[in-house]
Amino acid sequence: MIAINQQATKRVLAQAQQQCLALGSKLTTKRSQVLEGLLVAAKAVSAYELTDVCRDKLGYDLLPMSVYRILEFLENNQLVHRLNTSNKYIACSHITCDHEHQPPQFLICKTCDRVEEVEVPTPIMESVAKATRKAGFTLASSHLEIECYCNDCDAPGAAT
Amino acid sequence: MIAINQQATKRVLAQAQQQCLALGSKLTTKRSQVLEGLLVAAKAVSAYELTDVCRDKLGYDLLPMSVYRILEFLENNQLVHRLNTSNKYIACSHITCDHEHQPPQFLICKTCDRVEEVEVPTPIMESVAKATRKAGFTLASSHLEIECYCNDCDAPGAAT
DNA sequence: ACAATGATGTTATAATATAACGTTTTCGAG
DNA sequence: CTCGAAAACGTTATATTATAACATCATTGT
Repeated sequence: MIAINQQATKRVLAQAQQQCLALGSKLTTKRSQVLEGLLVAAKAVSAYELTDVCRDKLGYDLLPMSVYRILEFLENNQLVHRLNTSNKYIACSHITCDHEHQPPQFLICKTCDRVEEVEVPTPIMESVAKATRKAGFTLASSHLEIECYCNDCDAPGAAT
Repeated sequence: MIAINQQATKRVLAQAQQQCLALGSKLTTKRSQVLEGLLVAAKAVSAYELTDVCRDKLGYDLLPMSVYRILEFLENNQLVHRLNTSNKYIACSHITCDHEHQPPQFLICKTCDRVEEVEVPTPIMESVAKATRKAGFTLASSHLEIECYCNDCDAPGAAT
C-alpha cells in the first residue's frame, strides 16, 4: 500500500505530475482521478472495477473507455502496471522514489488481489534470462507475475 | 512442438487416453478432438481459436462452450496448460513422458504465440520462492509465464 | 430395465477490451 | 489575439473471453 491517507495520496499525485512533466506529458484532472482511484483501491482492480471505485468512493464520473485510455497513458508514464495474469491494474509502488528501478516482479494474491512489488535479486533474474536465451528466446521484459496467496488469505488446503 | 505428424499425434492421443484412465476419467471422442486441435495448432490458442482450428483443419464440429469445458477437463488431467498471461491454451509438452515433472515454466512469444515449456533450474525457483516468503506470500504454484520474443520473431527495436 | 452419474448441447449473459469517429481543449506560431 | 494542429476526452458500436443455468443424451452399476 503506497497511500494510506488523503495527505499521502496528495503527495503521490503531485509526484506523479512531476514524473509526467519529465516525460513531456501532463497529468490532467481525469488522469489524476484514475490514479487516485487506484491508490484508494490499494489492490489490483480491473478497468471496470476502477470505474466503480472512482464513482462510489471518490464521486468521479468516468466512463470505462476513458479509464482504459487513461490506464494506458499511466502505464506509458510508469505510474501504473498492468497485470496480464489477472487483467487488472495497480499503481506503481515507486512513484515517490527518485531513483531508477529494476523491472518489477509482482506477488499477486489469487484470493484478495493484494499485490506486492518486489525485486527478485538480479543474479536470479540473470539466471532466468540465461535459461530463456538457451531455449532460443529473448525476454520481452523481466517483469514477472507470480501467483501467490498472501498471509491473510491462507492457501487452500494448507495444513494448520 | 510435440506432434509433427499424424502418426506422432496418434501416439500422443493414445498416451493421453492412458493418462486419463490412470486418473479415473476418460478421454472421450470430443476431448480427444480438442486435444488434437491443440496439437495441430502447435502454439497457444484461445478457446474460440481452437474451435476454428478443429473445424477448419480437422473437420470437427465443436461449440465454444464445449471447448471451454473440455479444456478445463484436460487441464485437470494434466494434458493441457492454461496460460493466464494471454488467455490461451497449449498442449502439455510432456504427455508422452512417464516420469513426474517440475511445475513448468513457459516462454511465450508475444508475437507468434509459440511456447516452449522449460525447466528453470530448481535452485533458481527456490530463490524465487524464498523472496516470496520473505515478502509474506506463499507461491500458489511455481508455474511461471515469461513473456518473450522467439528467435523467429525479432524483438521490436532490437539492434542488428 | 432403470436410476444415477457423467458428458454434451443450448441459450443467455457477464466481463474484458478495442475500434472508429466526433467534440472539446490546449497551446504554440503567426 | 486567433487560428490551426494536436492532444484529450466523449460516445457508440462491437469484438473477445468466459461463465451460468438448464436441457438432453450416454454410460454404467445394480
